[in-house]
Amino acid sequence: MGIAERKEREKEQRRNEIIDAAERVFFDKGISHATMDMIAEEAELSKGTLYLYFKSKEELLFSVDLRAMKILKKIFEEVIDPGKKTIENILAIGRAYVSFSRDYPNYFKALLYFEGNEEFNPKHDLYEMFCGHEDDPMQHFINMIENGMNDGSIRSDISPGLLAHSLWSQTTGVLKLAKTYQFHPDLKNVTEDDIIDTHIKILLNGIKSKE
Amino acid sequence: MGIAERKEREKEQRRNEIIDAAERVFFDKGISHATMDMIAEEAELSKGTLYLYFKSKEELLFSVDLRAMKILKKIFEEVIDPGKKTIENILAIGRAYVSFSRDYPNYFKALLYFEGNEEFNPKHDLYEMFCGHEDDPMQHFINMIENGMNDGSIRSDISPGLLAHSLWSQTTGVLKLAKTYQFHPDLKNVTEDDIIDTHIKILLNGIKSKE
DNA sequence: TATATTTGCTGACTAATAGTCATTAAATTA
DNA sequence: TAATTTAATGACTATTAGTCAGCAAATATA
Repeated sequence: MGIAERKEREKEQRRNEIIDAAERVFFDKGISHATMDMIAEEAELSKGTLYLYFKSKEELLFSVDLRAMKILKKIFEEVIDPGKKTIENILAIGRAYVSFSRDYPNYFKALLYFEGNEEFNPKHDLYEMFCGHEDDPMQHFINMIENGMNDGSIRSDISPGLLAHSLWSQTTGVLKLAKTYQFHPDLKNVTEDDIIDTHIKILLNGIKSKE
Repeated sequence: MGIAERKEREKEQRRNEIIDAAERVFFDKGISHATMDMIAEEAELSKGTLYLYFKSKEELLFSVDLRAMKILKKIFEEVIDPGKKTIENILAIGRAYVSFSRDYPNYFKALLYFEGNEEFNPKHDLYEMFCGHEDDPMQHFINMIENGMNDGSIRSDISPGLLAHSLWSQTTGVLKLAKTYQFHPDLKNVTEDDIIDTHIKILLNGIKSKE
């Protein structure tokens, strides 16, 4: 039965076309200003059709976020070098996250927007899909922290998952700062780079083990 | 002319009654689910009247945020003890921020919600009002960091404003983590306290000067 | 006191937009 | 060729932020 498979393929393709269109509209107009009508027009489909493929605008954004996670995960894989010292790999992952937020500002914003949703909590429909996802880049980071604990370069009085998530959240917080508060009166003459360098300086001393 | 003053007073009072009502509805129903009609009903006024006192729903939320900032600022003032070592005062401020997020979870959420807005950037109407506000609790924190640099207990290779904002953003990021991801699969058996203790452990080593 | 003016408030209205569903058209199967 | 299944449509509903012409009470003026 080749027809069933072809239809399956076409369905998948249409789905992706819709995500493509949604992405363009989200990125162009801003997520909150993007409307389902705009996305429908961009996809050259009627609005009703969008709802045959996605339950809601939020689920469409979620699909864009999955792409963002996939990209970030791939970047981590490229940057990790088993030949190097663990602490350097951890730094490399941190820097890669920073670069991601610059090279793909729209994807980064999409991630922030989704996680920032007031309703995003364990009861949320998409919470598990989001957290336990196979494309969650976090796993690489946790693994690397574990390595560092094993070879003694990272303090081991904190569980790897917890340490990884703490560092991640701290960094996300700072990247958000760098984006929104660059022009804060307290931060005259401070660049995005300064903010990030400071952040890394602080953390580096915080995670090394005392020898 | 006592009438003008009485009217002024009554206007201010009405304004506050509206903020009271908005707060109750925001906190009860969640900010995104709160509607202007609900707030009007709660305030026993018509919707049109709300718009005589506030330009938009967002400005109403902003007024709630100003209350949050005022509370937080006051807490900082209570907790700072000039008799103690600077580093202890800084820790005290950090802990006070954590306590605030627990004791006033709704005010904390309101702050996050407002800052998390996709449109919150230097071009935003309320940006300056928010950042440079006299009730911004940040100033106390910056002052304390400056003290620490002067007495040598805090590293002085980073400008006080930048260091303060970095620590603040990191902490906000972690508090958000603690609220949303307590049930993340990577964080089994990890409590909110664990997350926060970890955070403080990391930062403390990061900000001390090396002697 | 009677009239004019100003102030505060109202709620029906508009506009925008997420999401639905009865209907139609095309592809597939019998 | 007819019947059935699948894909897509777009007019419709419901919700909600924000507006505005008009009313009523308080205040000022004569």
